[in-house]
Amino acid sequence: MSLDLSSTSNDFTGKATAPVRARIAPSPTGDPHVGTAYIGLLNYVFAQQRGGAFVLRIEDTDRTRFVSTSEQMIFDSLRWVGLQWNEGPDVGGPYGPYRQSERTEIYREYCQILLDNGSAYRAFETAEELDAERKAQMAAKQAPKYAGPSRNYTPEQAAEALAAGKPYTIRLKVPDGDKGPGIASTTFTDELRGEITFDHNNVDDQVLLKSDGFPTYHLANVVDDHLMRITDVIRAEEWISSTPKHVLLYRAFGWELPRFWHMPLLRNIDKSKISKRKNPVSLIYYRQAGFLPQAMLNFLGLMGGGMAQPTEQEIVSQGLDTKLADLFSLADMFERFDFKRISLGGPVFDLVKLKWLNGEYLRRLSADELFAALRTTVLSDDYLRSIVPLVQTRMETLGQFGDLTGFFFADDVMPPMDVFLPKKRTLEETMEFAVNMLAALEACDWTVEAMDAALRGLLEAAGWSVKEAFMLLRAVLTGRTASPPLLESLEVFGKARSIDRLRRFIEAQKKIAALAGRNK
RNA sequence: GGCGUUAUGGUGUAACUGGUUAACACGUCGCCCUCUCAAGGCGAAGAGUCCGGGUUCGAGCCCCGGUAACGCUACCA
Repeated sequence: MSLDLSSTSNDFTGKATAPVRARIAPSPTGDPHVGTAYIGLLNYVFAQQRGGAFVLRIEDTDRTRFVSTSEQMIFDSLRWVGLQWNEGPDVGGPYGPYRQSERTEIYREYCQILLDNGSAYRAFETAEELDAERKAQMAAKQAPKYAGPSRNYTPEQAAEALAAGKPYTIRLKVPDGDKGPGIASTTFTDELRGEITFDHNNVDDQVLLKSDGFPTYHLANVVDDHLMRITDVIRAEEWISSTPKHVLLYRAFGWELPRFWHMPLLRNIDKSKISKRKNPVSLIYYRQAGFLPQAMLNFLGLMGGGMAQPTEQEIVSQGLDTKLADLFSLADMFERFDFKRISLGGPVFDLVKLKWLNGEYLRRLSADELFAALRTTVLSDDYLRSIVPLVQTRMETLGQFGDLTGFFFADDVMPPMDVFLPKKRTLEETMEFAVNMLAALEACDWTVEAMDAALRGLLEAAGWSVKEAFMLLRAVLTGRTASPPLLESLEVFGKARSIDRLRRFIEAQKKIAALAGRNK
C-alpha cells in the first residue's frame, strides 16, 4: 500500500471550511452495545444537520478480544435502530479500508515518522517486567507510570537491542513535565466544556504499536481520523483522559486537530457506567425482547438532553400536548437537536421510561402494523419453527403448544422458591451457584455443546449434580420443573434474553433476601 | 492514591444574557371510566437546585472553598 506522506501536513484545508465528517468506531468484541448506538446516533445527527458525512469504522486491533460474529451484528443492529453511514467496511468509500486490521501497514509507516522525528521510541521491556514495575509502584502508593530504561536509550543502545532481536513496542515520548511552559502540559478544547489541561507528569508514555505489530486505539484512531478527514470527534466522556495523548500525536505529525465533543456516559440505576452486569446493554436483547427501533432511537435521543423542549409560552399559545415533547423521530432530531444544549451529567438508562416510550409507539400502530411487528419478531416464522421440534413429542393436541412453550413468549418468569430450590441445598448455596452459572454462560458460545461443557465443568467444580444444576437453570428459564430440553431451549431463546432472565432472577432473589433481612 | 469530569424531585430534562410561589415528561399515589387488566381522563404528593461562604436590591444561574459521584490510571477499547 503506498502513501502520499508529503501531503500530510497541509492537505487539511482547515476545519472552518472543511465539510463536516463524523464517525462511529465500534470494536467487534461482543454484542453490539447501546452505548455504541447512542454515540452513533449523535454522530449521525451531527453530520446530517451539517450536510456532512457519517463514517463507520471497525476498530478490530485487539486480537485477544476479537469476536468474529460481532462485526455483522454491529452492522445489523445499528441499521436496525435506523443509522445510515455514508462510508464503512460494508458500503465502501473513498478513504478505505474502513477496518483497522486491514490498515496495519499504514500504522507502521506512520509510526516510522514518529520514530524518525523523535516523538516516539522503541521500548524493549517485557509485559512481565512492566507488570512487576506497576505492582511495585502501586505497593509504594505511587501512581503507576511507565519509567522503563528504553525511554532514555542512546541510539546505539536501541540499535543494539533491536539487532539482538528483542521484541519491542513503540511508545509515545510524552514531553517531560518539568521542562517549562509550552511542553509541561497539553491543553485542548472540549466543545461542551471548554479548555481542559493535563500536566505531562500525569500523561503516560502510551504504547502506540504493540509487540504483535498491531496499533493500539490511540495511534490507529488518530491516524485514521486524520486520513479519513474526520472534522469532529464525538465520543464518550471516558476518552477525556486520553485526549492529551491524541493531541500530542496530532502535533507530532503536524496535523490540524479535529474538534472534540465528549458526551456524557450512559449510567446504570446506581449511576455507575452502564454495564451488562446491571443492565441489558446488548442491542440484540432489545430487538429480541420486542422494543421498536424508533422507540429505542427516541429514548437515546432523550439521554443527555439536546432536544429543545417547547417553552411554557409555546405550550399555552399553540395548545401543545406536553407529553409529545418527549416523542420525536430521527427527522425531528435532524431539525431540532442542539449539541450545545447537551447536559453533562451522566444520564441513567432507565428501562421504565424506555418501556413507556415503546408502549406509546406500539399504541400508535394500526392493528395490521402491530400484527406485522409481532410476526417479524417474537412470533416470526423462524422463531416458531425453531421451537416446534422441541415440543413435538410432548404434545397430544396442537392446543397444548401454548402450555408447553409459554416461557418462550413471556417477558419474565419468576419461579417460586419451591420450584427453583434443590431439596438438599440452602438458598445461599443455590444463589451462589446461580451467580456462577450466569458468569459461565455469559462467557460461553451460545451452542448446546458449549453450554453443556461450561455447565458440566461448573457443576463438577462446585460439587453439584447434573440434575440439581439443570433443574435450577430450568426453573429460572421456564418458571417450571418440566420443560422442553433445556439447553436446546436456551439456544432458541437466545443468549441476550436468557442471560437477562438469569440476571433478573438473581436480582429479584437479592431483593427478597434484603427485605427478609430487614424484617428480622 | 493521582489526574480529569460532573452535580436541579426516585428517573430524564426545563428555567432567555441573575428577576416573583423552580416547569414538563416518566414513575408513585388517589379518583373517574370499566366485567378484569391496561389505555384514556382528572387530581395529588414529591426538589428549594450537593454543602459552606461571598458578590448583588435579588443567585439554580456569577466568584471562592469543600464534599460526593463517575471516568481514566493496560502491549482493552
